[in-house]
Amino acid sequence: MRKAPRQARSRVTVEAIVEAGARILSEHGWAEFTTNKVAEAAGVSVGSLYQYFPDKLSLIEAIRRRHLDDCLAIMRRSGEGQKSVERFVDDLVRDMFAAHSLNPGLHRVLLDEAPSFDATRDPHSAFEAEYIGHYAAAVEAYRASAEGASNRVMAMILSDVMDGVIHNAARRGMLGSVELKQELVRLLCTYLAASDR
Amino acid sequence: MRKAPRQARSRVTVEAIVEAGARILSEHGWAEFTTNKVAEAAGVSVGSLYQYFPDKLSLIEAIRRRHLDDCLAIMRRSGEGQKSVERFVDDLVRDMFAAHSLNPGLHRVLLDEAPSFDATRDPHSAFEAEYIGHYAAAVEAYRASAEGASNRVMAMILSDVMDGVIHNAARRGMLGSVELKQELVRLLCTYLAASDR
Amino acid sequence: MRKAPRQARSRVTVEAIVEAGARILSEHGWAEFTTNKVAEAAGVSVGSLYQYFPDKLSLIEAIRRRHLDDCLAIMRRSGEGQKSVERFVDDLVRDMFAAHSLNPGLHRVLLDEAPSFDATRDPHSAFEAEYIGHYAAAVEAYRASAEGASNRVMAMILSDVMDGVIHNAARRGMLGSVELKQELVRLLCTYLAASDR
Amino acid sequence: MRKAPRQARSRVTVEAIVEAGARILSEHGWAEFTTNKVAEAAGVSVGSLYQYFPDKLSLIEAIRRRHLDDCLAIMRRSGEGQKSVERFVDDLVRDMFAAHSLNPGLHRVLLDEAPSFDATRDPHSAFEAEYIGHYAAAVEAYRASAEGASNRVMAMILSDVMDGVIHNAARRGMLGSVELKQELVRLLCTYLAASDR
DNA sequence: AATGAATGAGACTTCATTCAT
DNA sequence: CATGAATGAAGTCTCATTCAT
Repeated sequence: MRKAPRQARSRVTVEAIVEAGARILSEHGWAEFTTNKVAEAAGVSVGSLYQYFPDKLSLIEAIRRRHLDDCLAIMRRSGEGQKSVERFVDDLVRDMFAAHSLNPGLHRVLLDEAPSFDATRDPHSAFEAEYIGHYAAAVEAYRASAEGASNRVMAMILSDVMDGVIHNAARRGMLGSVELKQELVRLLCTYLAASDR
Repeated sequence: MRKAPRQARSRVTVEAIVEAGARILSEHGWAEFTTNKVAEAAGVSVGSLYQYFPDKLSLIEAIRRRHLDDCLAIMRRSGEGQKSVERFVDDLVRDMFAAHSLNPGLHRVLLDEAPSFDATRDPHSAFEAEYIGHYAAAVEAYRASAEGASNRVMAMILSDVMDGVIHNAARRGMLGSVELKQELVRLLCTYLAASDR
Repeated sequence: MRKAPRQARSRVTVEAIVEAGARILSEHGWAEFTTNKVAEAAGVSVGSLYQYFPDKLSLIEAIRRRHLDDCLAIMRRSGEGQKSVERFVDDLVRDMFAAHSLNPGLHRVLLDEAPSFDATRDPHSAFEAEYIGHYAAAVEAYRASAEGASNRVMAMILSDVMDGVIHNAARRGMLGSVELKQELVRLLCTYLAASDR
Repeated sequence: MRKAPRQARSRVTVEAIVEAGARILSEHGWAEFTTNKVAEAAGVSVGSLYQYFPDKLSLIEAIRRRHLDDCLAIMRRSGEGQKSVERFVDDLVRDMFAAHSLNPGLHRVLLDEAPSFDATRDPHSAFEAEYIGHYAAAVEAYRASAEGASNRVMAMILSDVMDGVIHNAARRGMLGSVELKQELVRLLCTYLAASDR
């Protein structure tokens, strides 16, 4: 961001812009995400938008950061406390599906369509590291067998499975399907708890 | 396509255009996929591109169709013959990783970034139906337990898992990782072969 | 128009664009009427043109509307007051020739060359109706004989005669010819005042 | 034309091209009149079109020349023989309306839309000269009064009146209206026969 | 001669960004 | 600080014309 908002009024403006941007991205996709439209939707002038964001990219980054922070919060919460595998997986799936049900399109657009200068999407970004880290911790805590790959690779697989199922469920309008969620839970539990064969 | 190429020369041109388009899409993403750049990369003029494709969208469709046909061919081949679960899963993972190793970014861009007029991305498209159908046949053949979801939902999950893992492996440059592939194989076998608990 | 100009500055811009468009149309015809050339002639950028006119067609409509409004104003004025036939016809011919002398080619281009979305050129448009209406009122007031066609058909003929003579006079560069104007007056008076034969 | 067609086959080809061009111009207007479409409609390749016409303009000129020759033929015929004013005017109006009823759009497009390098539309062209000449001869033969303008100006007015009424009748779909034709005849007779007042 | 594939200048239009008010 | 008018590079697409086969 070009300028940190000092006054309360500015903070409200910035918030309105980010909010409007997220809504447009979610509802109309990357193609309609133009600085002029975002400004109009936020009820401010383009000039004001450029007061706080030096260019379009920095605005996406702000929106992306906010969204990914929400996702990380879910991950953090899911790892808290002592739970059984079943309980852990069940909570995680429920919360992730819920998080993506709010703005089904946003996640996909942010991760796949929107370009990115900084390395949020970089495999070595802080976000990715923490994200995979949470899964790795769960693997550490719950894996039943020494067989198979390293904790880190298992964590990646888990992350990718979650991502793939949610992503495609959103595409099919199946984010609300109980059967799908239950089956995903079963898959994850089976995988984590698999004893040696 | 606007016009079927009659002479040998034009068939070469069309092929060059589709090929160049796929390469740009894969290496530089949707943002750089401009009709002028594709034409230049193909070594022809924009005019030639528009001789065969009425607009930009129809060019993507052609590229997409070619890629998805390749994927379907793999699926079809993988289901042939009598194999053990392990053999089936192993072949499938190997072929799918191989198919995506040629143009690692193409799949993602085609499925997520590039807009689409026709319904290739529609959950009810013929492509999706056949694709899921192949997985459903495998489930039918190999599932070890009656527990869990319907064949159709299991097929979706399998498809989404494969998609998610490959998609993210491409992003991380890990399409060549043997450990990852082995672990994916283990996950899929475990899932399919899971006996009642 | 896409956007109503709020500030004084923008009203000037819009005016300059319409003015430049009319001049190009009149002097160089439809073929040279490109958005870039109009913008340049108006001393603004293409972007500004598209800020106020959603597309090329809407710009022509604006130019057309302005021109036709001028014509209608002349018709309205000519019908006012109590005059002799001679006086009425004389005034009308003088004013019409004068109106077309500013941009001699404009009328022709607008009516014949330039495409039209809305129905300005529709035989049943409001413009046509009012235009013919004025002539019909004049026929009503001045026709000397019951012989001949209905008032409405006479009005059409009068309108077409005026149109044809001015159109071709513009083409021949004869809009200033006194002899031509006098002769047209004579024709119209003779026609209106013709007693039974 | 680039090349005079020597063989019979060539003459047929040229004729087909001119014919197809006239049809497209009449039915679809100037905007659809592209060399590729004309060639296709004529059943030949673009290359063949350019064999006989060096460029697009020369093709229009050929079409225009053919159409104007038809018009002149009507004028010539109408002036033949000894007739009363009424008979002369009646024949002329009938034939002119008939000539324009075949391809109502062609005349307008050729005279107003289509650009022209050579001076067919030039006020001093041979066509214009002969055209006005025919009217001047009629004025010479039939004018009843010395009052009014020169024969030449009267001829212009007559020509313009005919042009204006037919042009607008075509636009209104009234080329078949008997009332309109009768009224035009009445106007022209009145004008020519007007005795001193 | 004929064919039709290929060319590329140029037209229309969008949108990120700047700057006078 | 805010506004919104203005800018212009860049993208999509068309079509007159050429030329290898």
